[in-house]
This record gives sequence, C-alpha cells and structure tokens, in this order.
Amino acid sequence: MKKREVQASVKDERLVKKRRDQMIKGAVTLFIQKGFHRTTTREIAKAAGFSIGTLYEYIRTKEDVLYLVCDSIYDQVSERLQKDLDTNRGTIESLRMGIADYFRVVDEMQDEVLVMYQEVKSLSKDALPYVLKKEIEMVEMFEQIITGCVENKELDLPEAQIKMIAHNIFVQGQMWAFRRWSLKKLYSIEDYINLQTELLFQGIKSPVYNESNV
Amino acid sequence: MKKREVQASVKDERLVKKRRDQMIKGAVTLFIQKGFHRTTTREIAKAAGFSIGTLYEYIRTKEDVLYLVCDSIYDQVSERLQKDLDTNRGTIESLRMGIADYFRVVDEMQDEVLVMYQEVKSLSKDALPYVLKKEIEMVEMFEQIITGCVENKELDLPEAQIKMIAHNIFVQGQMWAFRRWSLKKLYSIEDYINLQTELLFQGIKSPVYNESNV
Amino acid sequence: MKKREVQASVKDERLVKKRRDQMIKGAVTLFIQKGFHRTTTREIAKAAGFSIGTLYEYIRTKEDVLYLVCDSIYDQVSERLQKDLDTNRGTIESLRMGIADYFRVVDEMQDEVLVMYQEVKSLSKDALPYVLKKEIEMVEMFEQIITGCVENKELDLPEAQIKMIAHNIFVQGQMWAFRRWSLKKLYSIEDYINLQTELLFQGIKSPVYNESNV
Amino acid sequence: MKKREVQASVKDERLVKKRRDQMIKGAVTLFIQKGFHRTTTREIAKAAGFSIGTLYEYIRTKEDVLYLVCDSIYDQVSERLQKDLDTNRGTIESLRMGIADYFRVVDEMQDEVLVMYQEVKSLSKDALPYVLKKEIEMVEMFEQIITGCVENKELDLPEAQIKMIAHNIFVQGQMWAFRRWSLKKLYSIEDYINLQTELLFQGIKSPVYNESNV
DNA sequence: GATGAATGAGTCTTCATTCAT
DNA sequence: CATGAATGAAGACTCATTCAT
Repeated sequence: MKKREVQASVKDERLVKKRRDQMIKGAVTLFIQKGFHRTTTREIAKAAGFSIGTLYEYIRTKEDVLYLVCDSIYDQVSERLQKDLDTNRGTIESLRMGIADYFRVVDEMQDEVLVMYQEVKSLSKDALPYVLKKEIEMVEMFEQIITGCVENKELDLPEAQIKMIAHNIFVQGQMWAFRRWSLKKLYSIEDYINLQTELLFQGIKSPVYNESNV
Repeated sequence: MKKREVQASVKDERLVKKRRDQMIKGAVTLFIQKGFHRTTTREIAKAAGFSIGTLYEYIRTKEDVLYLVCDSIYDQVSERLQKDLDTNRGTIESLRMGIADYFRVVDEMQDEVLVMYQEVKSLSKDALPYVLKKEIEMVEMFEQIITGCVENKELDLPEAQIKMIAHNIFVQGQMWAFRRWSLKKLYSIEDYINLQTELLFQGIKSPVYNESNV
Repeated sequence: MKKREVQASVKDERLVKKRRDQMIKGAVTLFIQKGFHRTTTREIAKAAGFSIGTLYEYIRTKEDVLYLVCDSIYDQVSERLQKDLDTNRGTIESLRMGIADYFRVVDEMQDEVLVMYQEVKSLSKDALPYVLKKEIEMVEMFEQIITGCVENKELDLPEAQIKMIAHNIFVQGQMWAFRRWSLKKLYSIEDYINLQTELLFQGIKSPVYNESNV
Repeated sequence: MKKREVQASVKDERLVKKRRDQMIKGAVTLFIQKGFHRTTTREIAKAAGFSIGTLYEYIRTKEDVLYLVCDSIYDQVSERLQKDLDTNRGTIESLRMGIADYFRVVDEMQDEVLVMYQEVKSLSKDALPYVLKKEIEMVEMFEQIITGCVENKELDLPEAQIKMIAHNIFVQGQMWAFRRWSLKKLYSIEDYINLQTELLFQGIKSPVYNESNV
C-alpha cells in the first residue's frame, strides 16, 4: 500500500518536506498538551513558525496534519525497529533484543506514541487504513522474528500462538506509554523489559507443578 | 474517593437517574460513531429523546455527559467483575474464571469499552482522577485474586510480578475491544480467552529448554 | 392616566397584592446587584419565596416585574413627598422643606432610586409612558410649590424659570443616588441639602458685581 | 490611568482603528435604538459592515464593544471641551463659555451621551473604573475653570461650593440628553443654556430680599 | 511562496415561558 | 393555586478555510 498523498500547493519537494517537518514537530507538542481537537490550526502554524496562510500551502485540511503526525511517528518507530531486527535472525536472542529495543523506543518516544495512540481514531475513514497498515506491519515484524525462531527450532509454537504473542508484545510496548502514569511508579523501563520478557518466556510459575517435576 | 457530583437543576432524584440513563445510552451510541468531539449536544439530546433545554436540566456542560458515560461503563464492568470474583477466592481456578469473565464482559460491552477507552483523555483535569480511580480499582481486583493464590501457595510470585500480571490482564481485556478490527479475524472470544490464559500460565514453550530439563 | 394593568391568572386581589409585594422586594435587591437583564425570572421567583410557576401566575412577562418595581418605587417616593408638601403651601419655607424632604427620601431609598433610574429604559414602549407620567407628576409637585410662592409674592419668577428649577431640583435629587460614588466622599446628605439649597437661592456670589452695587 | 487595552487578533494598528471606528459607529446607533443588552453581536457586525467573524478579530467580548463606545464618546466630548477651555482662563466669561460649549456638545451628541449614560452600568467591574475616570476628569475641568475665577477674584466661593457647582454643571449637561423628551418641549438648547446660566449666577430672585437691598 | 484579514457555518449554553400534575 | 420539568428560540463566540495582496 502506497502512502496516502497529502496535497500541497507548493511544488518544491524539498521545501514541502522541510515545512512539513516543522509542522509535525510543532503539532506533536500541541497534540500532547491538548489533543487534536482542542488544538487550532492557528496554533499549529504558530508552533511551526509560519503563518496560517503558509500552513495551508502545505496541507489541505487540519486532518492532514494529524495524518502527517501519525505517519511520521510510525515511520520513526518502525525504522528504528527494522534496523535492530535485521541482525541475529531466528534466534531467541534476537527476539529478546527485539522486544527490549521496541520497548526502549517506546520509552524514548513516549509522548509521540501516546499522541498517535489516542488520536488515530480522529482520522477520517479515508486516512485510517493507511495508518492501520503501519501498525499491522509492526506486528508482522514481531511475527517474523518469532516465526524465525520456530523455523530454527528454537521455539515450538502453533501459528495461533505466534500471532497472539506478536500482538501482546506490540500492545505491551504501547502500554508502557499509555499507562505510564501507573507503571512508572512501579518499574523503570529496564525493570519493565525484564519482567515482561520473563513472563513471556516462562509464564506463571506454579510451585505445585514444579514440585511434580522433581 | 467519592463520586464526582454532576449538578442537575431538577430535584427529583429518580427522574434525574432516569433521564441520565437515557442520555448515557444515546451518547454512547453517538460517541462510538463519531467520537465525543464530533458529537453535538443537540444530537445527544435528540438521541436521548428530549430537547436540548431538557438535556441541560440534568447536566452543566457537555463534558459532564462524557464523565457520566465513562462512570457508567466502569460501574457496569466492575460490578459484573465483583460478582464473579467473590467466589472461589485464592484458587488458580478463580483466577482463570476471573480472566475469562472479564474478557467476556469486555466482549459484550465492546463498544462501551472502546468509547471509554478512547475518550477518557477528553475529560478535564477535574474529572479525570475520578475515572482513573475506577481503573486502578479494577487492576487491584486482579491483584487481589493473584495475591490470594500466592497466599494459598497455589502460585509463587514476587510482588513486582503480581502487579505486572494484573496490569497485563487488564490491558489484554481492553485490547480485545480496541484491536478487534485485527483480532476478530484470527480468534473467537473463547479462542482468545484460551490462548491468553495458556500463555499466561505456561509462557513460551521452548523445546530446547525442555530437552535440557530431561 | 390610569395605572397600566398587569394581568394575573389568580383572582384573589388580596393574594395578588401580597405575592407581588414579595416579588417586588426580591426583585429590587436583585436588580440592584446585577441589573434587570442579568437577573433571571428563576432568581426573582426564588428571592420572592415561591416557584417559577407561581411567579407566572401573577405576571405575564418578565418586563411586568420591572414595571411593577418601578411603579412601586415611584409610588413610595411620591407618597412621601405628597405628605410633606401638603403643609405650608406657598411659602419659601415650604419649598426649602420640600427639597430637603425629597433629598432625604432619595437618600433613604438610594438603591431603589438607582435601580429605577437605570432600568426604566428597559421598559417596553408600552409601559414606559406610565412610568414617565409618574416622573412628570413629581416634577409638577415642585412646580406647584414654586408657583405657590410666586402667587404669594414670596418669589418673582417667570414661567420658564419655574419649570427649569423644578427639573433641576428633581434631577439633583436623583443625582444624589446615581452619583453617590462621587458625592459621598465630599458631603453628607445634610451638607448636600444645605449646599444645593444655598446655591439655588443665592446663585454664585460675585464680589465684583457686589462692589459695583455699592 | 492608562486606557484599558482591548485585545485584537489583527496586528495592523491602523486597520484596528479603522474597523473599530466602523464598529463604534454602528453600535452607537443600535444601542440608542434598543440598548446594549437587546443588541446582538451579529447586528453590531452587520451595522459595522462586516461579518461576525471579523467583529471578533477586533474585540474579545461583546462588552468590549460597549467599553469602546463609552470610551470613544467621552474622548470626543472631553476633547472638544479641552479645546474651548484653554482660552480665557480665569474669567467669568470663560466659565460662561465653557458651560455653553459643553451644553452644545451634549446637544450635538445627544444620542451618544444618552447611550453612554444609560449603559455604563453594564460594564464589568473590570472596565468601569476606566470610564468613571473620564467622568471625573470632566467634572474636574469645570472645577478648574471655577477655581481659576476664584483665584482671579472674579468669584468668591468656598471649596465645597466649587465642587458642588462643577457637579451640577456636569449633570445639567447630561440632563439635556436624558430628559430631552421633557425639556425639548419647553426650551431650545440656547434657551436652556441661558436659563441654566442665569440661575447659576443669580439664584432665585426674591423680590422681598431685593427690596431690602435698596 | 508567504501573509493574515475576512468569512460564516457551527457550537455550546441560557433562560423566558408553558402546562401537565 | 402551586409546582417544576420541559421546551426551543436565540445569543455569544470559535475556528477551519480562503484569497487578495
């Protein structure tokens, strides 16, 4: 699926990219503070450093800004993930690393992830699929790593479990952002990584079962 | 923490309850369709079956409607949970049942959970704590069940893990609502319950480790 | 000119009078605080001690309340004046006394006078003449006293001056109410009475002219 | 005391002045017809010749319009007075001229004076002092002229009388506007000036006292 | 390309008035 | 007679979008 085109009146591609980057940066800050709906286009223009007129030279509607923001955040997150995941394919270690890396990316981009997470639903039916596609791709990245482990016989998991685990990992990453008001009181990001990884690999340890193993 | 009072001009408590129930019911439907911000007070009044003037006899601001909606949904969900969780305390079975029940409640109230989930952030700083409190209470309910199992020696888990698991269960329940566009293609609600429970209790089975256990 | 009839649904005349008196009393207080337009009918009803439904049993529109209030205030003021002015007709002393009494009435009813004074203009074209009539009558009372003095040869004034003086006295009375924020810093009510009376009777003393008179 | 700043979104000062002048002009007409409260912002915008949106580019609230109107009227009146009063300082003639000029200004700006006079009380506690200050200044202008005469030995008056006379003059000017429904039937503006001046300078002539002077 | 003044549809909220109980 | 819930017209104000300069 190709990117959704956001129309600009200005022709100079380089300029379009530059202006949009300014715009995204300003908008993220504002969306974090007050949400998409409570942020005005004027505020976005001001935060971006240009006039309302100029803003509309690079987008068609306010919603375009939201799309651009979401798109940009996903791009950044998945770009960083991609890099990490290209190494050590098929080993349990690569899965551990993948999870840790993903959680750390989320930690670093907390605000952005939160925004994207809370405002996607404000995208029109038109733009939504493009953003959802990105999310699916990220889940698939985890799926591939896990599948690699299974193919390498490092893990033994049925298809249904693979997908479930991929979803869980993805959501647990987001969870670090959107439940931070609660989680940060309990864990550091490294604690969080360790605990979630441990639970993932070992499940809940029942002393009864353990005893019977002896 | 006491409930936040939403002021009504009308004195008759019974009527206030009745009208607010109408209002909540209509509002949920609308919020699902278009979100809080894109829904107008007139639409809410109409959906509730009365005039805009009457709407404002029972609330002070539009945000009150959102608060009422969130409050009502949490109440319904946690009321159902409470009922289930009072039996079989301290056994692994009660934990299994608790999870299954919670996931089924979420399934039945998908729309409501989704709404609440996506719109809480639109609550003012004033009302937010009251709603967040509800969420914390629900996580604590799971914590208590798990703690019960630990006290009964049915499980052996450190404090940090108990809390982590409680959060995970809570989020995995919500996840069924907010990722349904993706999950429903893969699993029925019962599949989902079984898979998540299995993963929770056993973790990822690694053939390598199993062999080494022999 | 007869009083303007304000229609009431209730038949019992005595009750109508009683309820309207309650209403007027409450309304004056409110009008003083916030003005006619910023006062709601609900507030008036509450201040009067009965329900909004009952309020409308005794008036037809909100404006009726204003009319009733203005009418009542004028009645009180002119009733008190009338009493005083019936004695000592035709003497300068009666004029002095009339002025002093009028100013004192205004002082005692400052709030009421102020309200009436500021809100008459909010009366509809329909009710205005009835209230203005009252004002004219009051000016005429002063006219009569002065005319009495002229007829008694206590004063020697042409018609035009008589009317002018009557107006001046009337306005100087009101002035004590509507410029009190300024005048009270300078004078007590008795100072005010003395000064205004003195100026009225003697005008500005010019030493130059006095000398030339010698 | 500095002027209260009324915030505008538009930066161009010249334009702000121009638009506000249009706005004031339109608003005065409307306020005269129906009063401040019964005039809608849409009507003001229309009367000013632009859209409601544009109106709000130049003010923040409806009350700002009222403040602007009051401020402008006082400015016009006192500007005209100031000009006149700079000449012939300290002579009785300058006082006569000042009164005549002031009354004539009021006559020319009857509507404006009336509006300001009736609506000031609708200003918020915030804006009121700024307008009241203007009124005080105008009274002080008369005070200064009179004081000048006293210093020049053209008049012999105690402090308390000077202030009282200044207030009287000021109120008699306004009176020409707010009692015009009554006064115009009796006098032309020139009659009014002559009569009031005469009364001011000579007081009521009592034939008895005159005889005793001989 | 950039600017920002102008636009007006749309939104929340108030409040005088009615009428069934 | 008294009550107060219901009504909806009306009003202040916002803000995405356009377009002339």
